Amino acid sequence: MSGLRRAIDQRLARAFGSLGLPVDLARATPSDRPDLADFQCNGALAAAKRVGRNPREIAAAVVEVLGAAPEFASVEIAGPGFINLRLSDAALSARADEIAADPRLGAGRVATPRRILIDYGGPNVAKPMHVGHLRSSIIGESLKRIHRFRGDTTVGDAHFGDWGYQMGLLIGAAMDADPWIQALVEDLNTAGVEPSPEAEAAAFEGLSQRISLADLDRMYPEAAALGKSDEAYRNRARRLTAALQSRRPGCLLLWRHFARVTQVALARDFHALGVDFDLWKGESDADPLIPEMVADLEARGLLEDDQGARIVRVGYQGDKRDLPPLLVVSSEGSAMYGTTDLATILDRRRTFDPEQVLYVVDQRQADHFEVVFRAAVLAGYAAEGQLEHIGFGTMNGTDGKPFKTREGGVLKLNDLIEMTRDRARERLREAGLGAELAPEAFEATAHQVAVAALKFADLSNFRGTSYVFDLDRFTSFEGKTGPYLLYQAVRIKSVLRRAAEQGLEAGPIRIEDPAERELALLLDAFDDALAEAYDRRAPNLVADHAYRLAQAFSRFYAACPILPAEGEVRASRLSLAGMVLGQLELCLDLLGLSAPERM
RNA sequence: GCGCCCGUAGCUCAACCGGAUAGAGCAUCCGCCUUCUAAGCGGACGGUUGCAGGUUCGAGUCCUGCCGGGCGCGCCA
Repeated sequence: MSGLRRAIDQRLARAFGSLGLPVDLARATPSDRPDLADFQCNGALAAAKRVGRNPREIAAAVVEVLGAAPEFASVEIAGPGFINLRLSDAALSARADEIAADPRLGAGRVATPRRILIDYGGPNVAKPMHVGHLRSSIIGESLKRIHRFRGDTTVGDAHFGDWGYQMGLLIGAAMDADPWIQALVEDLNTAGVEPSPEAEAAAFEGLSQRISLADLDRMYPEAAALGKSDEAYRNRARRLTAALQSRRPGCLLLWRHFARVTQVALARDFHALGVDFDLWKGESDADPLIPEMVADLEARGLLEDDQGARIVRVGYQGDKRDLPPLLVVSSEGSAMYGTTDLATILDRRRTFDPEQVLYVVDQRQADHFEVVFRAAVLAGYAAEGQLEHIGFGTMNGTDGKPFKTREGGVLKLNDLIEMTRDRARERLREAGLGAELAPEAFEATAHQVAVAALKFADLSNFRGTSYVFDLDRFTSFEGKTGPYLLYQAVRIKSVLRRAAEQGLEAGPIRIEDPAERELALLLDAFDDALAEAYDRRAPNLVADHAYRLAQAFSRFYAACPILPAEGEVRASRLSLAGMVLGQLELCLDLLGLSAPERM
């Protein structure tokens, strides 16, 4: 909780307590009416209901007790019984000085740090990332950073899609494309033993020259289309998938090449977006655990035969709906999506042993995760509430359906980034910034601006709701946008740089202008914003704080000259500017963004 | 059919445990660069929170029904 709120709540609690009122209602919130107050307490209204007394009388009694406290400039009753609290300038500036002296700028930590694993991104081998991957990646990355900053130990896992039917398709397509590959795979499969290290190195060398990521990008859609239309082709892909999963050496080697090539390229693309995973565990890592898991489920009496498949029923008494069972083994004897997810839970327990796992996955999979989580609890693999699905809405087109390009295809993530970067370059040149920057710096800035525009446009929406993707809005740099935040940060850096050149130093805070008051209150609200973002797993609250802070700073900048001021006023304003920059950069970092030095 | 989510300004989105006058951005219009970066600042315009009931001192928020939209419902992942 923010420092000011904690102090106010203590005052309120003492007042409520001394009057025999329920202390849990003694809480202040930022005022809805900044023209009347800084904070308000609605507790008198709630208390009135509970103890059966007139709310205004209660409020009057509280005000009477509170009025003497030195930190308040005024304490008043309004409306049906709101208690309006206005802080003294002295109390505000004292709090601002505390924040200035705090390396974390007022941001607290969780009381009991936990080990959290965050499963997000979900890229697949050989499938280029499209705009649909943007949300999971950047929401997950932001949540990881928020948890880490609040004190948790976090691990971000890409949960690489590397083990399904698409691998059989690709293996077949690669063999068709090149006789050398076909011979390699078939010989190894026939031999039935793993190649020597030397032979393996040679094989990878040959594969590297023959199959690049670009080849995979091209091959996969073709193979997928053939798989749909041609039954024989589909059956071969199924056989190859089964061969891979039974670890035939040829298939395994080719698969490892695919995975390696894809991972390197994906990690680079993710990094360009400010998304970095600690782990690249894949579905393949959970696969070896499946046989013993099935045996264990069997031993626990959870497995049932149903229509030739083996299932776990997860319905509870009193369920409002019929959840489907978890399909563990299909009638063909293969593991399913949910089987892998369940085995992954076991794998994670044996390695990182997380106290909580967050799955940052499309909202549409809510039922699937409900089934998997229930099965995990039934089997004793996880505790109730330990696994949490963080669903997010889809990115829709203007027709209200998941976004497609005009041609009807999916928009590749890299194309979107490139388009945005083009606009950023254009805009930088218009502003006359190309000249003074070296080409690399110019390009780096254009990239930072583009990424800020894209990510902020997404992260400023609450994750749970779907939103309409509008290219113009995503590539816009004015108003409530990422580039606006970068711009404010850069402006502050510029001022602070000049101040340093002139040997000017920051000093104690003096609250004189309304713009300074507004800034001080917002700086104090930082911790509340972070705590709320953490509790609700909602990065948009961090985005919102950053935006409000930037906006308040911009007003302050217009109203209160910093460098042209003198003495203690200038020192105070430099300190305010420094704190704003600090919080702004922390927020940007929590959103996976960064500001350049100049723009 | 069953279930989940959504419906807020012309458009895109916010709104902390139910609180006062529902907020931003974009778009439109009017001002402001002879002080630190105008990607900025100020102002104007814009609302029966889908509809109808209910609970409450108080409802965008909770409950019920209806209308409209999206999504999910065993052998894809």
